[in-house]
Amino acid sequence: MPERSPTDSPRPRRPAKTSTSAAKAAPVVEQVVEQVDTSYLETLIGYNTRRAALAIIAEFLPGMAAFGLRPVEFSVLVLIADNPGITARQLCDTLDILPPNLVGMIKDLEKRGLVEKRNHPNDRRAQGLYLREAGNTWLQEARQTATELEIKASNRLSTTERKTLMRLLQKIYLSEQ
Amino acid sequence: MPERSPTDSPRPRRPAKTSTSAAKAAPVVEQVVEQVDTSYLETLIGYNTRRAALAIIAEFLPGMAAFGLRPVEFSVLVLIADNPGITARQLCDTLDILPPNLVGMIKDLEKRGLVEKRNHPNDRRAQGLYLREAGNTWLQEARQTATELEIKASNRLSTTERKTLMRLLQKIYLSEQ
DNA sequence: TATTGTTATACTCTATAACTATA
DNA sequence: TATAGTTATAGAGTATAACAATA
Repeated sequence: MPERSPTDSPRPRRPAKTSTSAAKAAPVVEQVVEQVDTSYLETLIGYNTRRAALAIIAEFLPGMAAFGLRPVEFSVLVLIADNPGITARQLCDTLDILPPNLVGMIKDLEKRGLVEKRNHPNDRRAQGLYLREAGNTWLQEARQTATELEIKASNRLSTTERKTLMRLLQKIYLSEQ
Repeated sequence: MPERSPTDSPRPRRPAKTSTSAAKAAPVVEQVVEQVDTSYLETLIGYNTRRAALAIIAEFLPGMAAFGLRPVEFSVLVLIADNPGITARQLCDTLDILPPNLVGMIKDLEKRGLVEKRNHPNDRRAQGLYLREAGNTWLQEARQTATELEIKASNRLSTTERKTLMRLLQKIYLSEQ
């Protein structure tokens, strides 16, 4: 992996004249920052998206702790509920998680009596995953709570804005095929 | 294939019996999922935001590897460049990272000749962080590359849509004070 | 030969406790 | 007493390699 550093760059550099503003350009003095300027970062989709994701997760984690579900476990349970017989492989492909990291999660959900494995009709290597009877109404409550937490985390957005936001986000991560 | 609305209750298409006799292999209980239904997850802002963030990072990582910068390091450098004299504490507050996890990063950036510490004018506990002369034009290139990668990662969005997206995301994570 | 699920393991990222020197 | 920066370390999250059973 080639690393570029300003000190070992093979190309000749322009003189390091970057003085756009006198306040920021003087390199020798000791300055105090009163208000942090984040204007550039706020022009980056990646920065904004990551910050928003962290803010929502910060709301999700304590709110869903009553169900003992973290975001990925919740997603896994929902997919199993909405897709009875889904395989581990399908879960991994859908949620972008690696098979070894799913094994422990499924084991835990089984141990909690929420999920069970059954034979796959066509493929004896695979196993179908199913939500157990007890998990159904319970997951329904969890969904309700999750949705409420989402709305709380985005309470400055109107319903229309929420839809717009999700449409635009999907344009990003669904454009990868 | 029947489409399920996210507000509908998730009903597995199986009778409410959990004990399956091996002798009577009912074909209803073992199912095959052809197409994974993610409709409920796609109604969640948290899910969409996290997936989009991962997609952009997946573009960012290899693209910025030439600069030896991962997302957080890039953000730190940008903030130091745009806020000469910023302290570690201010960086942590702004980027939501914990002080112990910043120490190693700053050390590395110093070792690479990109950043230097100077005494804080008012507070002898703190240290001001500054981009070294050589880092300026170099970081300018990095910014240019980062912006190009962003546009590439969101190439299905128009300029207007990008602005809308960022405005909506900021409404989420800036609404936390 | 390729794929599903699994184990073991390594690596990265994030979090906690405790210390020092200053305020 | 509180804060800035640091150290050490623990924990969570993510990654790779290799294997058995099956396709």
